[in-house]
Amino acid sequence: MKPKLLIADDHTLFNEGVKQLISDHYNIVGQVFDGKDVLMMVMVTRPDVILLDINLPSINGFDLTTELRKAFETIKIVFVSMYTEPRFIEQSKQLKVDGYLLKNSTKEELILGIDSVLNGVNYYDPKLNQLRQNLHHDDFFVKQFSLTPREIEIIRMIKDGMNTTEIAEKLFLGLETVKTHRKNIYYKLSITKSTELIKFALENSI
Amino acid sequence: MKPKLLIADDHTLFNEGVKQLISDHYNIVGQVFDGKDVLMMVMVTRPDVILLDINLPSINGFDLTTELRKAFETIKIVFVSMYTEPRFIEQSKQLKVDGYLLKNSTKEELILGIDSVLNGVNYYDPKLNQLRQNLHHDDFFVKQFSLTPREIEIIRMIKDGMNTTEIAEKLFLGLETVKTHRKNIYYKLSITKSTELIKFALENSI
DNA sequence: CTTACAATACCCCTTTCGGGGGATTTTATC
DNA sequence: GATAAAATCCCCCGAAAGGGGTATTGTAAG
Repeated sequence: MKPKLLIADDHTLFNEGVKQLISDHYNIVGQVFDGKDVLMMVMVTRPDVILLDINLPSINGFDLTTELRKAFETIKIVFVSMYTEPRFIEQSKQLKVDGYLLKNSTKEELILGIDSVLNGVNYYDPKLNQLRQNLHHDDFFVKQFSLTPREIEIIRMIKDGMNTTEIAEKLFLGLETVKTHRKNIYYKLSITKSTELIKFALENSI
Repeated sequence: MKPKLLIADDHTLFNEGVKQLISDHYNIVGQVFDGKDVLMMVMVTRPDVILLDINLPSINGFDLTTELRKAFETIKIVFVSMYTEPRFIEQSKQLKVDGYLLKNSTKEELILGIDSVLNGVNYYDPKLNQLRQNLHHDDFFVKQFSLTPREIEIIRMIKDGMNTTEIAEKLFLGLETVKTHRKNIYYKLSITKSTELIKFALENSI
């Protein structure tokens, strides 16, 4: 009897593609494309394992994990994400996510990871351990906009809701220094206000 | 004779998945996973159309398009991206990219877009033009947070980068009226600043 | 040893936000 | 026609953001 698997990813092409790739190995009991549909579908189909995208509409993978853990204790949760950010990995481990696979994995790695998790062994993609700060995602935007590491750091803090004063305190910097960084960021991104910065940060997963 | 197609995407699972999905319709002459391999592969396989990811390692889709246009005049270029940023769309149009599809498209939309491009008709995903104003979403948020239609309207305008003054002018309202709406919105959403509002709006697709 | 750039810091100034009070008018509904 | 909700408008205030400069370090590359 093949293990029952649910795919949750809003990228329809990816969702469909993965189904095609692994339907020989698993019993694909469902596909969802929106975070808000996940709990319902899990309840109905009772999968053994769920492939969960982190960046889902309505409810993100982290919040979903919390909910799933409450209601379904035995279900295995495997993140399939393009993000390699350390804070994502960290949060996943804290939430006891069973596996973390990357979207640039091969079919074989995908199956290896799922099988491992089904056997009770956590599987975090080996590539996660051997990368430094910047993968090509950051590089891409660094090249496009010439953002320095400090600037990216400050963008993240602004995105997290901190104001200039708080950022200065957290980084042990003068208020004016952070103001200067903000000005430079705005100039480089051709924007004029914080709201536009938030949009930039969220849309580019910075 | 099926059209010859090349897939360039560093997400192996996506790349493979798409191949599986459309190999009935097209002759998949190659798959590449890194920007630096694209030109060589195009030279060797001479595809009619290339599905190109924007965020590729080594060389991004924009730069690759410039190079491809120089060397291969007749090849059709279709971006397949998760990004809906206006500046990406704009840049794509400037580079005369033949098509722009989203990764959350269905198999049918993908094929429709590719066929359209092969027939000489540009195809930019319709979702790109109507990314806003989803009325069904409205109901949900009205219920969850008791936001009024006017408040949702103003949230959208703030998200679009307008400040209080500009919103007042656009809606023919007094400045104080819009300020009051803002205050009420912040109260209802339990937030304190515009950056948090942007996050709320983007994360909830308002 | 220049050159270039990142990171730090300061000044002055205006505009915008955010929070605290109100109030009045329209509109829908019962 | 009373009631409730929504939409409109006003005052005051301090904090924060934004825009224009300039300047000093440190450091990596050439």
